[in-house]
Amino acid sequence: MALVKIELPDGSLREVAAGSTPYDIALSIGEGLARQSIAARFEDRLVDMSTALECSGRLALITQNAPEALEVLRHSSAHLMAHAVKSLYGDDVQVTIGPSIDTGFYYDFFSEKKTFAPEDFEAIEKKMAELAKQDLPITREEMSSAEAIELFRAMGENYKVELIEDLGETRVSLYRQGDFVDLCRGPHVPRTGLLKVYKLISVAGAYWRGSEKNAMLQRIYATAFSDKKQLKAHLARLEEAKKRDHRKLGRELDLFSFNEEAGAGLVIWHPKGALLRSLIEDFERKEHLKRGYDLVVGPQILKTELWKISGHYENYRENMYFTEVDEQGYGIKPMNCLAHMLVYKTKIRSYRDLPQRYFELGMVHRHEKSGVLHGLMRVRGFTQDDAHIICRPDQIDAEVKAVMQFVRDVAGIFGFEYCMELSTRPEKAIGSDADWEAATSALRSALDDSGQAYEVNEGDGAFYGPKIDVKLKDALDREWQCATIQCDFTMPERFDLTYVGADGEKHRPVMLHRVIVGSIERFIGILIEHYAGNFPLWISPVQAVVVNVTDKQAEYVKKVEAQLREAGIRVHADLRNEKLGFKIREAQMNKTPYMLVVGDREMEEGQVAPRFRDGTSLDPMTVEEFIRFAAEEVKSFH
RNA sequence: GCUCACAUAGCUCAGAUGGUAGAGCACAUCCUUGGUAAGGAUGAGGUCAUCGGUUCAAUUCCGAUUGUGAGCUCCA
Repeated sequence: MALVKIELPDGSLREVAAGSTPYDIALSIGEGLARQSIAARFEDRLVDMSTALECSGRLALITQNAPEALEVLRHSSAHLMAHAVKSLYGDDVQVTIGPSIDTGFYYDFFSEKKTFAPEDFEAIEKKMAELAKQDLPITREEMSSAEAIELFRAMGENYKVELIEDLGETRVSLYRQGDFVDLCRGPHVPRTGLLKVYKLISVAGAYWRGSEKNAMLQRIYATAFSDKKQLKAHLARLEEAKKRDHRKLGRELDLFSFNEEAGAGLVIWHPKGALLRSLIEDFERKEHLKRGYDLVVGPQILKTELWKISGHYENYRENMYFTEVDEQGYGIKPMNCLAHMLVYKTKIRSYRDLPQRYFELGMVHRHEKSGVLHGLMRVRGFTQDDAHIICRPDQIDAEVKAVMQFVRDVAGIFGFEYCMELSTRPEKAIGSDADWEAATSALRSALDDSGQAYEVNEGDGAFYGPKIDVKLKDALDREWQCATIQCDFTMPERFDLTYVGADGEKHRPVMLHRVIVGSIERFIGILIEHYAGNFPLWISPVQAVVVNVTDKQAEYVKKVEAQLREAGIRVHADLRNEKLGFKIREAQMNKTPYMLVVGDREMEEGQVAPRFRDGTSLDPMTVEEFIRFAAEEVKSFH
């Protein structure tokens, strides 16, 4: 019998008969290990415990607690769920696919008769537990695609048939547990008994193969872990995320609202929210001026003809709002670039004048599909911190790097981690190869120099140029695009932007579209969740509330309020006829950074007694001392 | 836009097999002047999202619309 050499992670070598399985090897090490291992890694491939090893190689057993175990566990849990659904609803339901995802797994089902609802979860979970308890062996088998197609067709599993047909493989693998069989690459845990900790989360629609042209399937989201504690922690995280939800906090902190009669996706900013945004806008203007940008302002509507020249009418029409007055059509701007180019075109520009950096906090309107609207994160009217840098091709590199540094600075001030993506030339693209090459390498080198990891999305760029996207995460770990840098060769062409070069000839500049926080609305949504509503002092709409202990201090409190306001502190006095504890509680629930308590003692000494929103407090200090103290804190942020 | 679900007081939520509705918080008035997360009493508040249909009768059943949620697709 042929022998193969298996190298284990500790470097030891074992000679075993060819065709031995990871299970055999685990068993030879110890029964406990064999029982606890759910899969194995052979060379760089994940394999089943029952996979026959026919050649020499490195083998690592994956026990329940190994990092890779979770993916296998969840994938197997998806099968278990599909198994349960099939045995409960049988022929009414067809299975499709069910992968593991970051937070658990899902399985997509097709059914014309059965509509899944959360009320079904208990029954499905119960069935899953039953099937797990039977400890069914999960076995892999291979067969020719033709045989597999026949098998699934006989079962009425048309989606599986389609999958196999499209795979185009000669042989496919199937996994079987009891009377359930699924097309699958694997690997899987060896027995259903290993699947113990799972929970169904939600049900939602999803298109077959992700295309809106295809049938709508029913997706059941669920999660699975190797132990109950982790599941509990995961559910607790979801709870915490709910508490941080910017839609909930936005209402509780009285920042903004939406109104059914005003229209979906249109933000109504309340006094505190409007103050918060203007603080961020002030910050933005200051930071842009610091970095050599010029402030410009364009009109809210521009003639339809201009949108035809820009190509928006052709490519972006469905997302735009149009209006007509005096038989003249106008389009409400969905982007700010047009006016910026018109600023550029008012003069003849020399190569010495470049780059021109035009910055605008521009309010744009886009008719987003109704189903995508989501609090402040996805709205129909929003304000971009938008700039267009019109520069010579040889300046792209430096400009892109400066923008990246800008993004880094701002992310640092707010304490964000972020991830970046580079999107390259799509199939349908305009512009010369040399232009694309120059622009893409400029973006790439800026990314490389940033020292931060980034993903490359080949072919995902805009038709007019490549782009860098920066994504921030919300409380539920959903990623939202904020900053983006896009290279554009088209607009300068379409609008015939030129500059006079050193040679006296006209040349075509390049335009960089870029935003730093993206949309002020979205950014505030993310900020609310990031800080859980506890805004740092410098952007807190209300920085301090002065509370009196009894009516006796009312006059003094008003004086203190005036004094603080004079010093630029955003303050209000709470003189209501309520007990101190009541007012403290309310200020704390409003997440006010400082509560300044004033009783007879403070009044006599010309002091206030500061208390933080975390419940700790400082010794009483004079009003002047507090003003200095608060100013120091504000200054420390940026 | 698509699938499913939901819409009751400012907010969070009860409620009936079809006979026009409640709680807590918030709000108002009064009492209370109380030192760091809720003092007490009384009161006001709803065409049960909108429009249509079925019915003797609809907030409840059906349909459409609007809005919201989870997700898909798309995007800042």
